[in-house]
Amino acid sequence: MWQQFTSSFFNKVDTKGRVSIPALWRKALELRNAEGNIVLVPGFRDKNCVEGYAPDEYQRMSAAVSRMHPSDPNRRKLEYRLMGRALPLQLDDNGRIVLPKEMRDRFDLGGDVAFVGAGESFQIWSRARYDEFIAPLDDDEDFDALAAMPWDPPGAAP
Amino acid sequence: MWQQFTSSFFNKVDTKGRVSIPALWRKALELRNAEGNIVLVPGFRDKNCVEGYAPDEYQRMSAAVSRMHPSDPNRRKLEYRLMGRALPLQLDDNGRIVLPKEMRDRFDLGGDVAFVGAGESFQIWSRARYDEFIAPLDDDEDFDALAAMPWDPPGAAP
DNA sequence: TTGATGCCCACGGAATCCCATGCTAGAAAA
DNA sequence: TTTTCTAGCATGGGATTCCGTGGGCATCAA
Repeated sequence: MWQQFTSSFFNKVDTKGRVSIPALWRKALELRNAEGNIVLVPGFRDKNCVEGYAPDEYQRMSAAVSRMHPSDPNRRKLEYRLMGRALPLQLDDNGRIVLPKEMRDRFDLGGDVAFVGAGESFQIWSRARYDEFIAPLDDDEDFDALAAMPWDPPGAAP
Repeated sequence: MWQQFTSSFFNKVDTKGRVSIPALWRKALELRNAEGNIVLVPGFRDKNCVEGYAPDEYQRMSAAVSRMHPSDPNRRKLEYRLMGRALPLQLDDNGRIVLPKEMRDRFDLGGDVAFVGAGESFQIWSRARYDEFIAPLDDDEDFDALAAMPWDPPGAAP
């Protein structure tokens, strides 16, 4: 559970494109891989933000793609979007990464950015865009997605 | 994972036909084979670009072809396209390779080219052709390929 | 000669490393 | 309770290394 990415953080990107990865998540990353490795994938599942994965989770996904038959046209598409854009990075000894310039431009990641936990992955948003995005979700909506949640009653077998 | 070819890079082919292999991938190649060997196959899976493989991966593929029955007509075709056109190269000590002239002409590989990671392999495109090719994939609204991805829930057996 | 190929060195800009500085929260002391 | 101290964290700046790129020579073939 502490291996998961939870909570939200708002950090700053400096002029060189550096940002601190939230300390809580650095601990999560350490539990998953000793070296401070991390994989960023821009706009994979959500096209308005950059997604971050621990190496093991990224490998799970890319392995799934690699299992598809080479002639499958969907494999090709997934390769371009997942492998073709994935950026393996490692934290410096201050716990920071540098966001490449193209990524900063495309997702408006200068100044304030939001780190949003999503369990097995996390997202990096432009602060402004995130606020805009999250407001309607917070405002009353009769959250019917809850009904779609798979439900194992407490105490059931793992 | 550091053995994989991820991300994209845009380098220049000079007047002699030389290009730098992205430094990140040189490290991946070193992890797979000590000497800086690499195999280029023009238009194998995708006819608009040159594909690059680490020697071990290339051998995996050619071994698969060799296992086909000699009378299988597809075997002959695969032999022509995979073995018959493969070009084993090795990096110079600046990390560059020389693209043969026929390849440059056929795939328009002069000036700006794109190196696109595809996990076990990578592709070399003319920059212009790649931009043209990738745009519609980016604009693809609800990325249906994602639905086609095989999915093992986290925690499932490897 | 002409042109292709391989090898070496040189340069500029960008990425990376290393050290410094506030800030804050929580512990320790009064 | 209030005050002080301290350790961890986010952030900034300077210095250094790395990497992509271009050019110069030799060597060899046509």
